[in-house]
Amino acid sequence: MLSKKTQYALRALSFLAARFDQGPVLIHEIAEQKKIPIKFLENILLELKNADVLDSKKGRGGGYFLKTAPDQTSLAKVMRIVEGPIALLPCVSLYFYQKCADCTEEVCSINGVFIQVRDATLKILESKTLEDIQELRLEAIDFSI
Amino acid sequence: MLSKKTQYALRALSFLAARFDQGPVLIHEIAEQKKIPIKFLENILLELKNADVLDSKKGRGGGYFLKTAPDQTSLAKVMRIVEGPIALLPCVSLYFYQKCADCTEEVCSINGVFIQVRDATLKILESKTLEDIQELRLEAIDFSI
DNA sequence: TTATTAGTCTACAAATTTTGTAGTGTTATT
DNA sequence: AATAACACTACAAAATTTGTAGACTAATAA
Repeated sequence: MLSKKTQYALRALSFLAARFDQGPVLIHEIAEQKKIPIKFLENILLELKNADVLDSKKGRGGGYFLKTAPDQTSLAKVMRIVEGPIALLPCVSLYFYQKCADCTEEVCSINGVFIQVRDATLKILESKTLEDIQELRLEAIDFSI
Repeated sequence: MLSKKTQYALRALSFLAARFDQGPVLIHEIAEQKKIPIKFLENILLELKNADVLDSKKGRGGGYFLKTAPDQTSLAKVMRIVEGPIALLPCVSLYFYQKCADCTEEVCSINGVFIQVRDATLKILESKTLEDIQELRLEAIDFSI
């Protein structure tokens, strides 16, 4: 399961994606709208900024905003930043590889399946972007058509 | 990432699968061969027994063994027993469903992707069984052919 | 240039989960 | 009976996650 931190990050990004190109959004506003503890959210947004997903502006009129268009950031990238590895086993991770502690088998009989799971998962998460999880804003839809 | 507990469970089952139909195996032997803390392993095996994956025999000549043939137990089943949910979000889990805490969206824009990830993962884990992760025993292969 | 606004950064604390241990009980075999 | 081996409960240590505090820096506007 994804940690709360990652869930918070996805919600915040979903919100910011819907406001792309509309100027900076206050941390305060995101926290309130998405019911995320504000100080926790501060840390998360900062981490995403340091990883080049977000950008920010200080002072009056400041806030956070997507650094690039929503379709330019994959969900895989976001998850690696806030959650860490996507693979289910360390010995099968592409970005966070670690030799299995105490692996006693000469040829691992377990990792094959988890390579398949990893690839199936990545196929989706690498192709889906913030655009795909963008908050739907009903007030932005013209029902008069 | 899978917890150590789940990794231990998979290793133990991989070992027991290779010994299916050869009588009970001592906890002690599994622990030693697979380098798993024995008391921790006891708890794991017991849990798998209570979930009908394993069976056991007490007293001299006793031990643990698979309750059914290796190809009868899917990895999804094992993971649900020892790890819990396979889905990445509670609101998308089939067996451990929970309403997302503080979900503020009328229509969730996030869960769609994670339903796809869940289905792709399950397609693999439901079809793969203990037979597929069975330990390869080199000494059991006849190289003279 | 000073007051105010809003993000930055470090450190810590509380809560929860994971990992591992101890010890006693129960059942089967010899 | 004695012994072997799993069963079960409870607890403890360690690690991780979640959340908070507070001082600092940069940008804006009066």
